[in-house]
Amino acid sequence: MNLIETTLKKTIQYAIKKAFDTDIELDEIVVEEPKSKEHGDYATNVAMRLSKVLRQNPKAIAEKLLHELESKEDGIRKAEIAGPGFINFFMEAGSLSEVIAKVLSEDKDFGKTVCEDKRRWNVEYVSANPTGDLHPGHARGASIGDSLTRIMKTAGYDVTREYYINDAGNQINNMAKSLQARYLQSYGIDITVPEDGYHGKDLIEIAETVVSEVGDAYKDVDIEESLPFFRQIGLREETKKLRDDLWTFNVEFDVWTSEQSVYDRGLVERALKQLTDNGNTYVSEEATWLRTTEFGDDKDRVLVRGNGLYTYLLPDIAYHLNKKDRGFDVLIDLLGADHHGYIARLKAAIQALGYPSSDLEVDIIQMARMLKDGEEFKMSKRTGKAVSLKDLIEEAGVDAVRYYFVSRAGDTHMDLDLDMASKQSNENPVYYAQYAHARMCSILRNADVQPATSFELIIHPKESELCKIMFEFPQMVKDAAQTRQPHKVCNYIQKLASAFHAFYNECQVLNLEDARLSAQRLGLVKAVQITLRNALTLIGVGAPEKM
RNA sequence: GCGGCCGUAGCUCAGUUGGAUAGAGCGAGCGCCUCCUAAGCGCUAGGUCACCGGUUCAACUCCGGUCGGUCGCGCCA
Repeated sequence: MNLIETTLKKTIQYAIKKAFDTDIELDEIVVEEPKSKEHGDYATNVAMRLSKVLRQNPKAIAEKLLHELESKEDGIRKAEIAGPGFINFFMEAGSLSEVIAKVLSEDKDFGKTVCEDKRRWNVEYVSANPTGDLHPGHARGASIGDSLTRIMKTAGYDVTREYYINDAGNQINNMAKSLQARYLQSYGIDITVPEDGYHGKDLIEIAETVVSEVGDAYKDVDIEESLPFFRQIGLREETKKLRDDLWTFNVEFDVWTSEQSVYDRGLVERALKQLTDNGNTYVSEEATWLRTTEFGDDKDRVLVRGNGLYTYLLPDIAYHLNKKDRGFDVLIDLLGADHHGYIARLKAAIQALGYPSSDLEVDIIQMARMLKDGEEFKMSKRTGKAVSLKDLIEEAGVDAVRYYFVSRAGDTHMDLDLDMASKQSNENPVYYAQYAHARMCSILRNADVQPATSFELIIHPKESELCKIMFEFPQMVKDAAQTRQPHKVCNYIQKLASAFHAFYNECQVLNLEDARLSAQRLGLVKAVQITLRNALTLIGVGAPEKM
């Protein structure tokens, strides 16, 4: 809630008290910005909402409130009743321009708020297996996860960003065998990559790295004997590539946790014991089961197979327990849509461990469907016929790709036309925002005076619009954090950039006859530039000074 | 068959605890640079918000059903 809206709400609350002797919570009063300018700067529907309680018709209620509202000041220039009972407020222009000084003084900190939620949050995202390149689905998860954590931090949350490296399962053995085959192939040995192995070109490149490091040292070694070597070096290289690609994509993590280390530290046994101690496991047909049905899953799940090996689920539970043990109150997992069947058992598991269901929040990131020549382009990491994150970045650039993925809600399906991606340079919305920023910087560069420190001349409609939008920024960030919807930041960016372009077209800033107005507008431009830059930073997109 | 997600303009998508005439970008048409970046601005065209019913003063929004798309439903990971 921004300053102006809060003030308005209090004014309304006071008016209701005075007119009807009725108390109403501040939270119950809705003040919003009408879609149409004719309906004023802000509007409230309290009269309609009170209609039922007070047993009076909305318009009559509004009339009485209006009488009280007009006797107050609080920057309200005019209030009027419209439609079925809305009260519209027209603000004194000067009250809006207050935000400029606030933005200028807070600068990089504008948008930050204090959070009443003091819990420790852990957000896990991407967590792609170290068996090949990141694909567009991972890119979407990375964009959203990284942006979400930036937004949550700005909204005052205590957040740790985490990546879980699945370096212990079957898929790693397959990767090792595939790498081994590529290595041997490079010495002309007739051996094929296993059917269920990984056929991507990344392993051919890693095989070349192996050759350059150890030469033919493993050429004649027994296949079984050399496998651990390829496993180890394959993991090292694949993990390094993941980190590098994510770094290039401007995506960072605070903690990288290895699945192998979960085993090595005995956490799996600890988790199994805790589940059993809580009475939530049983043995049937030689396997150990978790009673997930007790916690809402549709069937119980196997933890330890009949052959004594663990299923994927158990170490994963151990990993989540470990996160709790490390002191995190709430765990957020951003999972790909192909794992949504996994949510129920994970939520069940956290309860079986003895924690409330709300300690784990799983958000699904829907797949991005790739289109090429108007047809779906199926991807598979295993066969190597995949578009990688690196390919995407080369085609469209980091900023465009990130913006594209973050601009859509994570739970909706989306299409990405690969042909469009290459020619997206002029069509992508990210350039619209970046161009606005570059324009502002250009004005600031060309200015030969200092920005003003008071802004009473900022009363033009286009200027007031910019002020209103800036006022919204901190609340918008908070809202995006709470609802875990980074795309709201993109919507905001579009709105701010659009308002600026409109202002730019109508209002000259530099070299005006009225030097005071020029300096005040310069301050406005500086404030908008700060706000836009801060917003772009929230989603990891650059704010160029020139284009 | 069961379950998750989705269905809004030609395309890709927004739509703030249910509110006034449902929006943006791209694409289409028409205008705007003697002036701070025209990667921009203004205007126009384009909609039975998949369909049916219910709740409400008020439904794109909430509930039920139907149709369509998509993903998942292993002692795989």
